[in-house]
Amino acid sequence: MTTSTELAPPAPAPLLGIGRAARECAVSERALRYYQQLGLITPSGRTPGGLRRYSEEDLGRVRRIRELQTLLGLNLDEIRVVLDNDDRLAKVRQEYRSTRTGAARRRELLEECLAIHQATAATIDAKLAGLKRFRAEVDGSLERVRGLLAELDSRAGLVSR
Amino acid sequence: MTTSTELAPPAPAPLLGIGRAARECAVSERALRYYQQLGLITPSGRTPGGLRRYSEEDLGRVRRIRELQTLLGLNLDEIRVVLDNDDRLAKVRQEYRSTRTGAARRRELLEECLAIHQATAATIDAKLAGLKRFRAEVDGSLERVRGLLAELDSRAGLVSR
DNA sequence: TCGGACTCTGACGTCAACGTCAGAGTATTG
DNA sequence: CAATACTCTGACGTTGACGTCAGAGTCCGA
Repeated sequence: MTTSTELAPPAPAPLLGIGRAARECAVSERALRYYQQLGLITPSGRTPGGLRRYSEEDLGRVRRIRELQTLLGLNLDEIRVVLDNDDRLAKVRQEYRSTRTGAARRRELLEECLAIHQATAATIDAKLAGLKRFRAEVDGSLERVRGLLAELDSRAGLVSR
Repeated sequence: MTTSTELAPPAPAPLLGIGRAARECAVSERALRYYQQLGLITPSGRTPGGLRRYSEEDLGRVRRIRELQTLLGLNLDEIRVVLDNDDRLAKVRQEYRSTRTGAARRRELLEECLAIHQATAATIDAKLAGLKRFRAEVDGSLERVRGLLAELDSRAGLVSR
């Protein structure tokens, strides 16, 4: 007789307890519960006894939250919007893939994706522009200083000759 | 007899009250007092009665604070460090310009500037790298969607023919 | 089946970055 | 020189994003 693992499709998807999950995402257990409280994530399972079990996808979502916090400086309210967009995109993808979705509807769905992604891109570009300006300023200073140093070098060369 | 304004060097530098200053920088009066309390800024003047007077340079400093908050996501403690660097750079520039500063000392000063600017650049580049990665992801999605849309268009063209 | 490790749900605490308000003083304008 | 607008210094309040702790329950390997 074959074992059940031989019959299982690809992998059994090992759900993690909150402790492992937290370490994996470099956040606290409290943070995970807090995010859940705000409706940002929901562990994809619970044990019969009520312990949270996180899937790899859940972890991705958590990592996403942290990125949005640290990179874009969004607060959890704004992040909720982004995650809602993510969910919407997933649903759209699903419907798009369905064989009984006609071309017209598909176009609609694609347009929606386009709009969402463009909005995201705009948000990022705004931050990016500010940062680049910032960086350019520093680079200017850097070049000026380098120029002066080079000048000093050449002058020293002349004098020592 | 000539008026005093005719004798004044270039401009009388119109110091602003805290209300104007706050509006000008798009922050609250409370924030200005708070920043001062933390030692981040000091209004360059006070009226005889004790009212704060802000110079244009002061405003620049405040705007800098806001930029560092919103663009780099620094907290006020970290911002203090940056502002200290700014002050140090100003002092260095001053000494550099002095006629009684020798070439060797000038090189030292320039090296110091270089180090400071490079550190700043590194900080910015870190954030920038993250953001660019982020942006690239979105751009990837965007391209995929555009590709699918184009495909849909061409197919529609064929069918209608 | 039992002991140690892990997790649960409240509930209160904390910290940064201000918001707000009172009561008193200051500047300005007609 | 009075009315009006602004500003001062405390001091307490608020908000977001968790930290921390207690008391109880759950899981798992020996």
